[in-house]
Amino acid sequence: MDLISELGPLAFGSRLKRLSETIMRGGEDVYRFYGVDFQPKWFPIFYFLSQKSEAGIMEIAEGLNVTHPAVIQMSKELEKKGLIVSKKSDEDARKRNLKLSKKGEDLLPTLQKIWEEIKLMNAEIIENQEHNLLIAVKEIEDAWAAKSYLERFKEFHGL
Amino acid sequence: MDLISELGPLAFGSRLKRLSETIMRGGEDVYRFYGVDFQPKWFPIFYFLSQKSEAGIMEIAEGLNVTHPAVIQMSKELEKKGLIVSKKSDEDARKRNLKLSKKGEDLLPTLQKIWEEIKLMNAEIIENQEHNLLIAVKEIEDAWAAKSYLERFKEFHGL
DNA sequence: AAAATTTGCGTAATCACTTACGTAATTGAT
DNA sequence: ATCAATTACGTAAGTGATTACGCAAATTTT
Repeated sequence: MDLISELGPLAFGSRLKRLSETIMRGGEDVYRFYGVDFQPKWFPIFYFLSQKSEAGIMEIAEGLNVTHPAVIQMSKELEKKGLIVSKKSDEDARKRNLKLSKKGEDLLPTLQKIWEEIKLMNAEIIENQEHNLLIAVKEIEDAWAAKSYLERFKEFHGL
Repeated sequence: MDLISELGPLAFGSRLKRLSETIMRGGEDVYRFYGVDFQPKWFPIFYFLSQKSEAGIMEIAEGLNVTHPAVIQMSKELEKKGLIVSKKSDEDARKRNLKLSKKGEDLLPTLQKIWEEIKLMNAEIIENQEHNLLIAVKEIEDAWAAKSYLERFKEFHGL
């Protein structure tokens, strides 16, 4: 009995979460293989800062499409690891800007090499997909944004 | 800058989680619309029990492909709601079997009607997908099961 | 220029899982 | 028949996100 195919994405959450965690763990192995002390979960913020050089919490949150508390939590870890630093903005007293530390900058080239390779691996996996996960998710998101269950229901029943 | 398309599923977790939560909320609306006191997160266990009539914790966990503590936690809620009951197995003193309560059985036909409609809606969404999410996820899972990043790496570098 | 609104950040609590660990019952090996 | 291994379940703590709330600074309205 396959619940998923019977009832679609309703029971889908944990499965997707697990998949992403499996892949994360795979990422860890790669960093370890290269002897680099870096965790996949740090990637989004770290990468964002490597592109932007300096950014406030909200800017990062929006860029990564996560909530700002999520950014604060992750950035705390990165700061503890000494990979990023933060300082109050001069122009806006509400803002706290994050940027890569010296240590972070030094690590960057190595990380970039690794990311490049991971990107290749991803491309290989994705290109071999008959149904592209990225596109599929986007399609579902869009379908949902356009019309919720309830709206579909009401339509269906002429309400 | 799109992190996802650049680096694939590595930064994918929260996006998928959010999608599944959005859909869950959509499910809530439907139950509410029908005036039924039922939550989407209860569905997997409840549905499983409606098919199996009686099952131990581990059996459910394996059937749903989640860990047994997850089953225990969710089933506690269902038990509190009076929708399922549990009792020690006669044959095996370690086992605690779960099954639908009278109240649960009574609710079942109504739920089944709702599920049937949800299934239709899902089918509509999924059939309109160019890239099928379910298949896409399965493909990625399989690709991963077959070969991890690290194995791909080593292969790539002839190690 | 005062008042109202918006923005940026921080903290706390929650969520639905997980891993890690422990215990008791059963099964299997010798 | 005993001892070791496995199985079933339970609890505790951790995870990486979320929502809800609050506050102070900046911006906009009037």
